[in-house]
Amino acid sequence: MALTVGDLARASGVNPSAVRFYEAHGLLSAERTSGNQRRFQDADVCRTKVIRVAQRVGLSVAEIRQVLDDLPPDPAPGDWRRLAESLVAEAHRRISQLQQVLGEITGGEKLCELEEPAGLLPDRLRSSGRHLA
Amino acid sequence: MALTVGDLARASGVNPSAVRFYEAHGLLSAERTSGNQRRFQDADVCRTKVIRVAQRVGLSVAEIRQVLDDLPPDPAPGDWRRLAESLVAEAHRRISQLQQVLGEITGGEKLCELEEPAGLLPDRLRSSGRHLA
DNA sequence: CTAGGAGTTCAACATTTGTTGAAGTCAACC
DNA sequence: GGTTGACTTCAACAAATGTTGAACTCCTAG
Repeated sequence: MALTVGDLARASGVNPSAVRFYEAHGLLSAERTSGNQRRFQDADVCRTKVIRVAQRVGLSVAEIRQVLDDLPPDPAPGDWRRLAESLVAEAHRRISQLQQVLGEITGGEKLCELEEPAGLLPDRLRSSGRHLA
Repeated sequence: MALTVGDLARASGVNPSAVRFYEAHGLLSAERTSGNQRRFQDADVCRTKVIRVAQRVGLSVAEIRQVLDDLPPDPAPGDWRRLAESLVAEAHRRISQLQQVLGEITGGEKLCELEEPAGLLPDRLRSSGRHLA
């Protein structure tokens, strides 16, 4: 059963314009009717939901395209599973990065010297003895 | 000791154009010389580093402005500490969100039906019996 | 005092991720 | 076969986050 842009959009919770955008950027692909209208597959509903989840994980459209390019058209359950695992891995990577930032905030280096007596900035980084006039 | 745009940029590891951008958006503020050149304070080096860290946490410039607006000019160590704590809290929030996405990927709902025999899409979501001609 | 590097403003460009509107075409239902 | 809602393309706009360039001015060093 072929889905129109509107069908797919409704079923996956996005705007039709977003569906067209994803197709234009190679995240989705569609057959065309003789009158040039798009017809999607049922599996594209899943594909589209994956796109949205991947975006929430923090992937750009280009990155999502990469991971979806490994997905055969009409994928088997194992294909979806591998895709899910790769998203999980990516999410863990993003969490690690956030935890690293946490470390930088709370950690030893203090992000800044919290005191500011006299020479906060090493003089060699200063272009010269600027004043305010 | 007043810092020029270039001084501040070098000391905090950003581009001078970014410094001007941050000032234009209220994240930084500067005195002006009689010849209209910006002069920043030493504390602005810290401020700018905080901006970059906050961005890595995922805050937008508008959001960073909010948290920086609570910061007095020439802040005391306690002010920096409170700011750091609020960034830490925000980072934890982002981590939680990622973990929630993780739950959605691996969790019960399966994100999609992994089987696709016949009726993946409930018929009432389909606009009608579309074919491909 | 003057030269030259660094500063100024402003507009344009760049990228990402879409949305909106106009003008025109399709296709499902009666 | 008509009507009408949904589709098509294309261009323009939008917001965020800057960068780049032109044209011009400043200020520090010598």
